Amino acid sequence: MAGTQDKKRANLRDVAKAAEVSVATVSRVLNAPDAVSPKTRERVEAAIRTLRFVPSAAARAINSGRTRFVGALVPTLDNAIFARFLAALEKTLGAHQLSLVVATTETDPGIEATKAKGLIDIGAEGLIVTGVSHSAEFHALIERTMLPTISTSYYDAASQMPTIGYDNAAAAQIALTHLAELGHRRIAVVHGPARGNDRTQARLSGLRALDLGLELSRFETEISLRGGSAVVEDIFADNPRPDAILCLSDVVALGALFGLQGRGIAAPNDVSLMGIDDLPSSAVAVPALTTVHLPVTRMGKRAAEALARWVAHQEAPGSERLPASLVKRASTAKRMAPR
Amino acid sequence: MAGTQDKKRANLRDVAKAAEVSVATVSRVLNAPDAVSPKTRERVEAAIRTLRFVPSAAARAINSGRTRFVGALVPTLDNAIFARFLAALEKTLGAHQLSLVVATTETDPGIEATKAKGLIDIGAEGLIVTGVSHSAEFHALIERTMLPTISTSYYDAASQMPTIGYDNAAAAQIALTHLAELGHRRIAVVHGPARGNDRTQARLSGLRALDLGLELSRFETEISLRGGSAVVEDIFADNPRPDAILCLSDVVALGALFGLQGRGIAAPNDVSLMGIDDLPSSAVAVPALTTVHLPVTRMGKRAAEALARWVAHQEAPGSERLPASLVKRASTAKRMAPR
DNA sequence: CAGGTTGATGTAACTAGTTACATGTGTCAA
DNA sequence: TTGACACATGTAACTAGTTACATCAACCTG
Repeated sequence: MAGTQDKKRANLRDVAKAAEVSVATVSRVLNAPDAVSPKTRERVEAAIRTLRFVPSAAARAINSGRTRFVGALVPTLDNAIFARFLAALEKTLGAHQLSLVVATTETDPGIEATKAKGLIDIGAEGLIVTGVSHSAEFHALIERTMLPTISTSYYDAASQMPTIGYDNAAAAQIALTHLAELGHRRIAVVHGPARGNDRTQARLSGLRALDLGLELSRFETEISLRGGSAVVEDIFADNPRPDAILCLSDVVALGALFGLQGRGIAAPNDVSLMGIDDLPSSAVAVPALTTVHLPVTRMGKRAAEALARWVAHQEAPGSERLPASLVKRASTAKRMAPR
Repeated sequence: MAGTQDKKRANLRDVAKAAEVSVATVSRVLNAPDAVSPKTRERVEAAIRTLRFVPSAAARAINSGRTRFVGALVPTLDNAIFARFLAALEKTLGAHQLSLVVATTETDPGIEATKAKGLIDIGAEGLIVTGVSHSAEFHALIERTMLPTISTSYYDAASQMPTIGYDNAAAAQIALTHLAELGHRRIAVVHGPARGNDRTQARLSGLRALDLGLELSRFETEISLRGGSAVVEDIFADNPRPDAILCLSDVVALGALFGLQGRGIAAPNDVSLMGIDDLPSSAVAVPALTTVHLPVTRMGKRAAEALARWVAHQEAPGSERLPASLVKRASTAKRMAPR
């Protein structure tokens, strides 16, 4: 009933008409206000306001060839390690005027490929993925579209895609070596599902490759506090009691700590316990958790910088290995009890 | 040196030329393959492959008027409550063919407004924000662009924006009532920075509004495990020892649990401890944490559905209040020690 | 006062798709 | 045999911006 206006979104031409100028002038008011005389500028700005004109991002993107966002594919948001990684990504990308679209894969290569397709369909300028092994469709997709894509959490100089991550095998070895040096011989290794997870696989094969004369037993569980807590029961079921528990991720180690507390088993007096990741919670837990620090925040920063440079200047980055280091805290100690 | 091709990305016209068909036919192969004869279709598909043609998302968006992504503004990714919320959002939006762009605000209204602007600039079809109070610029931006925007984590039927969340005051009252019923009188209330955080403010005023004849003392700390752990020292510094500690978020409560453990104070025997949120970790902790369940996953789902409907069919949703409920676990108990 | 420069603005051709409408061919029934 | 219709395809006009180039007036310099 308002008589005039409404209908739908105003465009540049509508504004130009209302302000009695050309479309070029309106565009200038938006992108180079100094090139327009104050009088005209004001008239155009008034028209913009009254028409509630909002420039179309798509129309801009079509001209610039840039959508100003990239996608990240991570297994889950429920593990703090990925949440922290995304936080770092988002922060650094923001400094390069890039936004971050988040997609979770649930560690399913099929879902990963589907979501990657979706990200490309909406115009992602680049992708950040977790790990180096993916489905054939995924690899074909990246190859076909030549989309800038960086693998993370896994360093592999031989990969076609640039990788920015750590040496997972070495990280696991650091942990195991620490336990061995403390005199532990019988060690329970707790890990998440290895299938489809190259990081876990690399950590496990790192352990296998290290011959320290230890007696390792493996326990697979869900990567969550609950999974870590529940696995304690299995570990202490019938098997000979281990000297130490090595969890291949900190969430699981934290869960295991709770599991031990629930059964009245004390770390490190009864068993040493350690993880890999170094989450903030690990430092706060009681006892504070010995772990291997993986620089996720740094990784997010480096990956974001590399991708930003890649999409802006077509400079494909090289792979980068980030250091993993032992963080000794209170949950591990020298073996005291006699065998 | 390859002689032909290269230079830059192929477009529809290039493909049409190569396949010796019109642009319309190429477009049909992409969007309605059945409308094209198999022979022609194959020819076009071959051209698409050899030219590595990838349709421009921007050009599509300009025609459809849809970019197929929305933005979410959350304070941080470091608190599991928001990570879980985003996970639910992403999942449900995905079912509606919408992607999720994540932006963190660090609880700073200025950053929030800037990032909201950024999301609009790249073409977000809608926004999901945390809380109802925002900067003037933010409100002006939403008003001006008329962008579908939903507030979450805070139910307020009177808000201009639709809100999908819980009654924060009531949630805090549920917690306090529980502690009162257990016979606790002296209660330490631990909360994050209230400034700029309407959820915290609402919870605090909920507590103030409830007159149960209790003796409340307030402690402000950082919303993190570290913050929760550190605040324990303040609580037990000079003040009379409290009967119970009520943390207005579970991360802080978890941190406080560690803080207590570190000082050899047992929950619930020495003090009852409870939180609000109901994170997965709260159920696994030892003792398991009594808390008030806030349905974040449900909230994410409902917000995503409402926004998806809004952007697709211009149906603005109404506000929705989600129930908060007490979850009694092991960290709270009847006051035993005589006063 | 002619000629050059600067500044402000407009025209129209781009960017890369979609799609309404027109056209042409082939099949089938009357 | 011819009209009716389906099917396949093409033409050109859309979508909403940016921008190279042209134009014109005003100002300054020689």
